[in-house]
Amino acid sequence: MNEIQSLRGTVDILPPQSALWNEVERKVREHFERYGYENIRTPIIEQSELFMRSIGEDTDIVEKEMYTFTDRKGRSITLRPEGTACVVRAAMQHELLGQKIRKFYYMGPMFRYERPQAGRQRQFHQLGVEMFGTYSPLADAETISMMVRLFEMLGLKGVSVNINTLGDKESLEKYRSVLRERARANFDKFCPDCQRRLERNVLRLLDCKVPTCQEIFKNDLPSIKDCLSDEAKKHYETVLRELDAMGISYVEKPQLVRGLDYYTHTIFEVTHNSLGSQDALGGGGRYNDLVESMGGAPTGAVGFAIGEERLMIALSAIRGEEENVCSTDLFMVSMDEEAIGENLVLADALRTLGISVSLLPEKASVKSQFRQANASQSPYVLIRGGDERAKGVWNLKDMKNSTQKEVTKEEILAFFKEIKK
RNA sequence: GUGGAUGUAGCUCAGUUGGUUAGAGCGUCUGGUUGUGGCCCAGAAGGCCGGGAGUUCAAGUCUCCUCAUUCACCCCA
Repeated sequence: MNEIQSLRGTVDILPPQSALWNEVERKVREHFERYGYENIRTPIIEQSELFMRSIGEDTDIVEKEMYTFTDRKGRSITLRPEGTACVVRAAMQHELLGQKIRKFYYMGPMFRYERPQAGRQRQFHQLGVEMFGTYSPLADAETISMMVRLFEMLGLKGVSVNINTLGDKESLEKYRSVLRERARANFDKFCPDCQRRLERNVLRLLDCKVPTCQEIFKNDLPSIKDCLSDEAKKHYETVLRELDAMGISYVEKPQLVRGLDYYTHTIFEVTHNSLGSQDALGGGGRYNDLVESMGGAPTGAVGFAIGEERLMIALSAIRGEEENVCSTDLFMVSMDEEAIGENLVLADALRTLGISVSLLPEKASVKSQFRQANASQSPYVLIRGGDERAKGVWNLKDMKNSTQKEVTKEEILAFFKEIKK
């Protein structure tokens, strides 16, 4: 066993798993770009203050989950725990938010100091999007549909969409105080967690899993809907109507809340049943006040993030592991020392044509070379040795039918050029 | 941060009431007569039994600590 190992809650993504990651990321990029989103890449480290101000000082993320350290000049630096705050910061810094609607997507590692668990790591990866410059409920609907279609495009079945609204800032503040007031009356009946939540983050009462708490919520506590302004109500209804029109099924969850403070109006979450207790594949919503609270002009915005590890778990559950092996087009066998150099020259020419070629740069037995060719799943093998050198040819073996014939260099190049098409 | 389960070969796991030199399957490597893969056969490599302390004549096995993995809570993606 190695003395130095990866840190707790971090993992190495190895072949053949990494091939699945590449494939998913490629498809996701194409998907986002189909909706007019542009890639943005922000630093992994930021000033700590960015997250404290955007995510909220009272959230668990900021309170106890951030990787924060001071650098050599004594500045407080934090490894990003999520992407939205970073994108907002970058967009504001470079004056990208003006009259026009701007849409960005990102993918990369995020960091939160938590106890690892199924679908939860300290370094994890997110695929995220952010749209700035509109308050339209149709943008919410488009964003949700983009997320749902992404899972469909990847062949992932069995996802469910949960949706709720928090209303605008005024609706939400009103709801919070009403909720707190009514909950205090029932204080003794709540579980200890909820008693703590009541003062810290009263919305969290709603999604408590303890049955007795849910009972109280159902019977004695007001719903957010009772506090929505007419405008907020209309916004939400328009989102739902548009989703219906697109044929996207969803479940309204009045008790759905999110752990980041910046959300307003529509919030949503996609879950999958293969994930165990951390069943959220991704989530997001509208955050109309964030840009302004960070010192920018009022800017409507909506976005989501998908947990890449969880996506992989869900995808692996529905497809076989074996599909991920990476194969080469051609394997080259060298019978003697001289042939290695000759093969390398030919391989070089073939690779220029876009053919993937494997060969061993050291002398090895023919048997072991063929064993390796087999393992690499190459459909063809080229053999070079004394016999071939005398005739100025290579032997081309079709591994599937075990047939073999002598071919010249020109024929080889032509043959693989044809295959490439 | 809290609670439960689990740490033996690269992987999946055996290992008796503590008792000689720690095992299997898969994988890897090398062979099975001149230069041909898969299947088959033979052989080899590969282990500080997670780490440390203790009990004992004797610890993979018992006790404690620690680290890690894992599941759940919390929270979130």
